[in-house]
Order: sequence, then structure tokens, then C-alpha cells
Amino acid sequence: MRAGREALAITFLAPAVLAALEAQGMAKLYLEIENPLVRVLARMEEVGITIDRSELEGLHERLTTETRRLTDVLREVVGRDFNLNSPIQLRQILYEERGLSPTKKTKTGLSTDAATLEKLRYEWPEFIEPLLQYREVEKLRSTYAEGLLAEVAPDGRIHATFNQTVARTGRLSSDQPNLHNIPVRSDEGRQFRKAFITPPGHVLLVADYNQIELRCIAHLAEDPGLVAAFTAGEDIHTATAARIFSVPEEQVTIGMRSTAKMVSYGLAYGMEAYGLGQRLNIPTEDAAVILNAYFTAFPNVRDYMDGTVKEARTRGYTETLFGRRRPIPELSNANYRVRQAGERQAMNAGIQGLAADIFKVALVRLDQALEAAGYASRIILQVHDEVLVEVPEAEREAVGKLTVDTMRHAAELRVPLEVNTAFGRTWADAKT
DNA sequence: CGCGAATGCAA
DNA sequence: TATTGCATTCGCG
Repeated sequence: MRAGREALAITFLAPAVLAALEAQGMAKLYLEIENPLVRVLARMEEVGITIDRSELEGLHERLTTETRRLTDVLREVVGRDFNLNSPIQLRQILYEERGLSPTKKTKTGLSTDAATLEKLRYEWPEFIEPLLQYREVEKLRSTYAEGLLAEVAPDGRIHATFNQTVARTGRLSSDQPNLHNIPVRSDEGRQFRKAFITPPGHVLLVADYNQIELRCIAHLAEDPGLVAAFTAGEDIHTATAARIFSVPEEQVTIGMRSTAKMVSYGLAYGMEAYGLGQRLNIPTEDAAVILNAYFTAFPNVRDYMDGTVKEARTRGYTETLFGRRRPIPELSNANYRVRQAGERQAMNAGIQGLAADIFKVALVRLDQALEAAGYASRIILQVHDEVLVEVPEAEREAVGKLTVDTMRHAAELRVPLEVNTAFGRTWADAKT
């Protein structure tokens, strides 16, 4: 057991503490979820995950060569030496010397982030395009190639720390290293998942909840349209797009589906028309039309959001279905912006928090079920809605079924919980 | 060396 | 003016 774990542990609560929690209706949360989870996390940390060091070293070498090449290209274009990693120096080159006009500001000046550069791309492509490439490659090189190599223990495995009391919504967090943000979206980044492997005779089981946060919204809002779509097992983004744009599902285009997806996810974060417009790169007015269409199609969702904020304002905190409370003092702050941020936090807490609670129940029960059945399979990682299990070949089929079954029934909502699984020798191979 | 800011990776 | 995290880098004090 890692140092600090026992201090952090909330197991063995003093009777007085338990009585206080009971009075607040929170004893169940601690006794059935948080206390047993302490042991699950300790075991995950102890077991760790096997790393193919040479795979990481190969990536490091390739990325180092590429950053050097791009550095040369960029210095050649500008005609002098400068620090590519300094936003201040980049700002000077792009906006003072070249005279470009960015669409976004930071707290201290003009922004040079990727979204901003993307919009300026064709005004100075010979500089901005290699710069965007440099940013991507340098991120992978420094954070993932160098960062992960530095964390490989003498046993050839990475033993991250999983924090139970950091995220304010009830999620777990991971550090040293953070295994919750290993790249997957870009082809280059995804290569890092090839370095996460299993010992001989074992296979990696990856099981993830399908759309769990949206299912939580459907349940909490009791929205007939959303509940019906999930119950029917439809592709939720296509179904949503059909309702937003008032077309039959067969006529939903890729773009419409993509917009619907953006709206659905933005909802859980309290996004407004301005934010949607920014992300879709369309006028705020057009984004407002889309948002209104969404709330017309799924009216209970808006009611749920409004009700959640109102309740949180009265009580000073939000509470998940399982009794997890999050104080939100920002709701009574004198500053309008701070209050608005508090409202978004209130809207998000019940949704992200419920999903986190369900996942924690699944982790505890899966760990107990594996132990009770005498399996050698071990939970080695969780990533918010996904669990990785290291499975001896002989247990493959049985543990796959047990995992799906446990996750599906961790909670009974108004909509079914669906779980996807995949097996592989590496994390990259186990694509669900 | 510590810290805030900027940036970017994930769910 | 979209939530929750963590790591890296720069640049200041």
C-alpha cells in the first residue's frame, strides 16, 4: 500500500462521524461505495500496468527527430532563433511582427492556442501549419514519451496514484502519472496505447459504458423523448439530430449528427448559445436556434437544469441520486460571472456525479465478484466510464461476461445501461 | 525554487 | 461565455 493511502482512506469512520453522515443521509454512500473502494484503488495501484519500454523509446526517438525538423523549419521561416514553447514570443511574431489579428484573448494578451491558430492558418500557412504540427509533436514527446518513461517502475510497470477525494463531482483522479489522459483521438497520439501491454498468457479486457452521462440526463430529467430513444436502443446522436432538425432519421447527415453530439455534450456542462457558436464556428444567433430546437424536442431537460440550479441556490449545495453532496458557495457570490460559473457547476455536478457514483459501485462490485469467484483477473485501471482488467487467457470468456453483467446492473435507471467490451494484447488493440 | 499563466491531453 | 481533472513549459519574483 502506497504511503498516503491510509491517511487518505475514509474507511473505519468514527461512530460520531458516521452518525453525522447518517443524519445527512450520506452513510450509505460512504459505507457501500467509498469505504470498500479504498481497497480496490489500493490494489489497482499495487498491481499497476505493464509497459513495453522499447515501444515508448521508439516513439520518443521518432518524435524527437520530428520536433528538431519542425524547429528548423520554423526558425528558417522567421529568420531568427526564438523559443517555440513561449506563447509570449509567439505572440510577438504572429501579432506584432506579422500583424495578424486573432479572434481570442487570454487573461494577459492575445491567444496563440490551436483553435485561434486554426482560424489564422491561411493567412500565413508556411509558419502556422508547421507550428501546429510542432505543438502536437512536442506535446506527445514531452508529456507522454518522456513523462511516461520516467514513471516506469523497476518491475516494468506503471503504478499511478488514484485519488478518491480530489474531484469535486465524485470522480476519481489519477496522477504520477495521470493515466486518465493518454492520447486516443489522433493517429500519432494513439500509438502510445501500444505501449500498455499484458504479461504473457494474459489479455487486456476493456469495458466501457455507452453514453453514460446522457443516460444519466435522461433518467434525472425523466425526459420522454430521451428515455424512449435509449430504451429503443437507437443511435442517440442520430435520433437527437432528427428531432433538432425536424427530419426523418434516414435524412440525418454526418454534419447534423455531429452538431447534435456537440449540443448533447455541451448540455451537461451548461453551455449556452455563444459557446456552441464558437465551437461550431457559426453565429451565436444560429446556435441559439439549434439550442431552442433541442429544448423544444426535449423539454424536461431544460426543466431539470433550471430546477437543479434553483435547488442548489436554496440549499447551497447539490446532491447526487446516491447522496453525494457538493457545496457551491459561488451561487451567492456578488460577481455575476462567478454566479454563472456556479450555475454551470450545479448543472454538471448531478450528472457527472451520478455517472461517477454508478461507476464506483461497479468497480467495488466487480472487484468483490472477481475475488469471490477466485479469479486471478485484476482491475488495473479505470478512466471515468471505462475499466481495464488484466485477464489470464483461461478466464477470458467468464470474466468478460462477469464484467459486463456487473457494470450493466450497477444501477437501475429509467434507461438501460449499455456496456461495450473488447480484448487485446495492448490497450491500442482493445478498441470497443 | 515556487508560483501563476498558457496550453493541451482525456472523459 | 462548456464540466472535471493533471503535466509541461515559460517567465517572474
